[in-house]
Amino acid sequence: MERIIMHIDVNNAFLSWSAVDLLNKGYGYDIRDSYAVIGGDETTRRGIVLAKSPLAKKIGIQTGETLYSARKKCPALRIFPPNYLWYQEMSAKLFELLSKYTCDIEVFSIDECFLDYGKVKNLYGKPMDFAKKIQKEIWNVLGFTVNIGIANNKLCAKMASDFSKPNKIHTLYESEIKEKMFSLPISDLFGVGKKSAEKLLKLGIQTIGDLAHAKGENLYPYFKNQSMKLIELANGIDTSEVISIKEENKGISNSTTLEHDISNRAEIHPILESLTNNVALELRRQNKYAYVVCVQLKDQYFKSYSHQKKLKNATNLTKEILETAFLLLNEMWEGIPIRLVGVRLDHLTNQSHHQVSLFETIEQREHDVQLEHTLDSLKEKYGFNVIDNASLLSSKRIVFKNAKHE
DNA sequence: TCTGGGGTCCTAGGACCC
DNA sequence: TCTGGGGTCCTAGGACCC
Repeated sequence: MERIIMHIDVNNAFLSWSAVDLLNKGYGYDIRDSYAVIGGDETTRRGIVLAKSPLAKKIGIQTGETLYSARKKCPALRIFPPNYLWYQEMSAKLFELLSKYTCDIEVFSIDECFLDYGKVKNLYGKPMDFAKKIQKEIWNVLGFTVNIGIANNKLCAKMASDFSKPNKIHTLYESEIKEKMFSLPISDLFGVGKKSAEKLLKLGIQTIGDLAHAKGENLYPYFKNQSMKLIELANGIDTSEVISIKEENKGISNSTTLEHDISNRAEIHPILESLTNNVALELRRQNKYAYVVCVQLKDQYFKSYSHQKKLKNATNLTKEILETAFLLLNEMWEGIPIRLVGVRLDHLTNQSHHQVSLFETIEQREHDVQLEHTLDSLKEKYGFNVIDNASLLSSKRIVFKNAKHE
């Protein structure tokens, strides 16, 4: 059976979805037709462009750049705040709509998915006709446009959906790779970021076609074992399957950029505690245990640091995670001003094989487990902020969002 | 009031074992 | 009696993605 994969990608997702939200609420015009962006809060140092309208894109505004810089390019720029809960709703509706046609859907991010069309082709006919149909249906039912890429594998489907926007359908079948992909700049290739693009340019590789024809031995000194993978990507080779069952999370993390740089322990402790509470709670929600605790910092110069520790026994206890987090913070931080703190749990498992150590009794541990269980139930029942450790109550309450972003 | 947050994967070096 | 080499685990950092 011929493989036919579709990649469906919401155009300017956050901006489109906010546009729909605003129109629903009676906002006078469609922000998709104006110079507009979705941007973070500058007063809390989150002032970057999260999504842009086609007009904003046209004058050179890019996702990820500072609002400060975007405003310089367009003084009349309208900036709207993100609404993550709404985005999640719209995202769920999109995937729900697509699920009517097949269950072979791989959710790739909040606004993208792959669909294994080859398996249902007999039911719905020519790929292009089907793509047009769902594109129209998404517009009619949900009110936003999508790009659709059609190809023989996921990589090419993804590349195709990116060709020209918005509201377009492109094919990139095997027979079209040379013609449609080889002339594109190397930075357009999925998997080639800024750093790799720079290295490749220095090697005289400017287009995807250049990379497709490159010799592994010439790349090896610069890309090591990734060399062959890069050449495969450039040739549009990808054998990965559409995986519809959501894979288990490999880790859980929560980080926050501080409103101002912090250089003393008293200020950092409650923040680390709050982040730890969040990740530990999420861990228990997922009925998991973590072996590895990792603390991340970013300093005023944007340099990142991280220290991690593998525990003897996987844990889901806030108390144990917090102790480790403090240990890690102390060993890596000497008080230089930092702008970001994060906690990450890694190497998750479904079981705890806890060995009680010499220094604790079974009773102590069971008491801890029971206590945290009770606290969790109270939080579920009365809301997230009801219970907290005393140290947090004395400091400013920090509320962290757990939303995924575009 | 210039630079988010949540992820995955890879690499390289050191420790340790045989 | 002057230092191999393969394997595995752990850690820190980096690249890339949305």
